[in-house]
Amino acid sequence: MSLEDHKLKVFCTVAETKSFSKTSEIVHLTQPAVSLQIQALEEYYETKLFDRTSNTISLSPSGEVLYKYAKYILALYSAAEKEIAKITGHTKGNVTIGASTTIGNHILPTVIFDFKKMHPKVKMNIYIENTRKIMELLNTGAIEFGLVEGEMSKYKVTLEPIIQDELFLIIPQNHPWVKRKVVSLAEITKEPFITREDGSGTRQVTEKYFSSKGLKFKDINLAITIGSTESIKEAVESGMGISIVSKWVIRKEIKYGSLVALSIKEGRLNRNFYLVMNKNAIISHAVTEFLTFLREYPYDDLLNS
Amino acid sequence: MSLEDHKLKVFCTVAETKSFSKTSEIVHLTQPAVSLQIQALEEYYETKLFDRTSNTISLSPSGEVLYKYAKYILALYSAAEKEIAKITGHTKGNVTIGASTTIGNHILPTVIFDFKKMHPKVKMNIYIENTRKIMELLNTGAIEFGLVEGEMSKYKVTLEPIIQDELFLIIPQNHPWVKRKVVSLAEITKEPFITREDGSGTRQVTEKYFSSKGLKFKDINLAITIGSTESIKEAVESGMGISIVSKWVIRKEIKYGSLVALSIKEGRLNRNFYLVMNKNAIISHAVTEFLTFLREYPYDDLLNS
DNA sequence: TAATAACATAAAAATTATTTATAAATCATC
DNA sequence: GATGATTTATAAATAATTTTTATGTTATTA
Repeated sequence: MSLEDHKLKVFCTVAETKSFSKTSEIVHLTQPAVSLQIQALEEYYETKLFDRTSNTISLSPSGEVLYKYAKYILALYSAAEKEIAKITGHTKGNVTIGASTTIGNHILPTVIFDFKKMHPKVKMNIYIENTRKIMELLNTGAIEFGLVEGEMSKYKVTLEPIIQDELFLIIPQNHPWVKRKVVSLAEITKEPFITREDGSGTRQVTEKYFSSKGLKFKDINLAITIGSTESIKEAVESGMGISIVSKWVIRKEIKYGSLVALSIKEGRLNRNFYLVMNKNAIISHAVTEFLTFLREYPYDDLLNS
Repeated sequence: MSLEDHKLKVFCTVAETKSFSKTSEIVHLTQPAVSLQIQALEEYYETKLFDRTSNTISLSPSGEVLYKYAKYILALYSAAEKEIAKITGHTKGNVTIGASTTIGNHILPTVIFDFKKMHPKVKMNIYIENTRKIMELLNTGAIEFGLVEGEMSKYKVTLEPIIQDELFLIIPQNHPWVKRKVVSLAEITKEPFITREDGSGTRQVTEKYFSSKGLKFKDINLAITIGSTESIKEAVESGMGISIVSKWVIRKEIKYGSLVALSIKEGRLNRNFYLVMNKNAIISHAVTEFLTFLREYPYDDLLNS
């Protein structure tokens, strides 16, 4: 049960998604319920708020006016909640996150577990998808913010580096290099190399690194392309080749020794994970608290635990 | 069915009246309903909004915060409605007026009749009370604005002269002065004089006029004091004495000749009727429209009709 | 023209708000 | 301090609203 004006929330979502049915998914109602909410508003103001004549829905002049005020009103509800929560110390509500694979599978579970210890009443919802899908979810309003690998500069969102990452070369425990700490790119090119599919954030950053060192991706001895990092780890473990993956996905394997991580002589392979949000987003108190928690989280401890 | 957030409206009214039961009257709910609304808010924010320990209710710190935002939010609902109504041309809603006797009985009926012709969907509610009672109703929020005779400067309200009034001496149709246009104060003191009770706006302004002309009220030949202007007219008509009343209350009697109105030689007896409103009031579109109508109304036509 | 996708409508079900009736608490007064 | 008056709280019943399920309509696409 939320306090904010439900009708206005539904109205804004329709205005933003330009779709009654998409809205119904986002606000967790059925499509007829959305229709009725909008109809109730239209009846109250005695004016159509949307033009539904053509295929795409658009705001009427009155709708534009209402949208302007509705956003403002909803922002005030949120601000009131935030200010009261600051006084009482109670945090509750929903946090709906979209995270790309690595973050969603390897970082968020522990972070959320720790956050819930502090704020047990906050309900967390996590979508794990690839970066492009996350950006779409953000665009429609299905998630409140995203945690992604790449810098998706083409979307009109705010972008904030939030977690540091480093990629390492991984080899199986019976590989001749296991006693070494560092290998050169020249050596790597001779080994069978396993990589993620084109479009993967990990692959993108790896290619970029190679080319910055004067190496083309086709110079690599490409053994296999696999669509999942988990499978890559298994493939490397079973001796099918070597690969380059995020330090976050191999924590367990390094600990138990089934994989060995090596640095590359030519330099570190760093990248950031990013927090992405819609520029005009209304941020609830629960989300604000979670973002603060995310920004201050001791990721190094998590990595070494 | 209003759109604005009902819970916030109730909450604000409680905050302003400092009473659940008074609020229940103003918002047209029963007292338990008000209790439940406030409880729902308190449950949602997980904090008390009012201290009810002592006899007088007061806002808690969280309550203060919510009140600040609630007023803001309600003002925005109202502004949205106003802006949309400007586009669509539909005016509706409620207008709750408090008017003092003369205005309520002799001016408002026709004005409201004319207003309803333009805006048939607006519901008008009129309380007719003496000026002091009107100010109290305004203070508790029971009415949205008042139309009163006196200048109630001790209340923290906005004051705007809105209708001009003039008081005249009235005599019965068989009185020796019927052919005259003007009589002097000296002559008046010799006739039996009928007056309203102490506290009446008409009596106040008459006393003030007399004393400004160097005449004390006790110099007058006071025949009777009557609590209603209607009764005064009847008393004058039946020859019990003369009186001084507003031009607004004797329109019919002048027209049919049962009373004759004379000027006073020493000078006109003018006064204003005032529009009074709470300084922090949130004004709905319907009220805005009605006030504009009031300000632009051709009162002289009404008077001579 | 049939199939699909999106929104609208109607009746039933679920949820929420409100009232009636009553209890508990707080003051003021004797 | 008891007593009565006033104010707020609670509980069960009722009323009103919201939401869903089921179905219909319309526009678009293949």
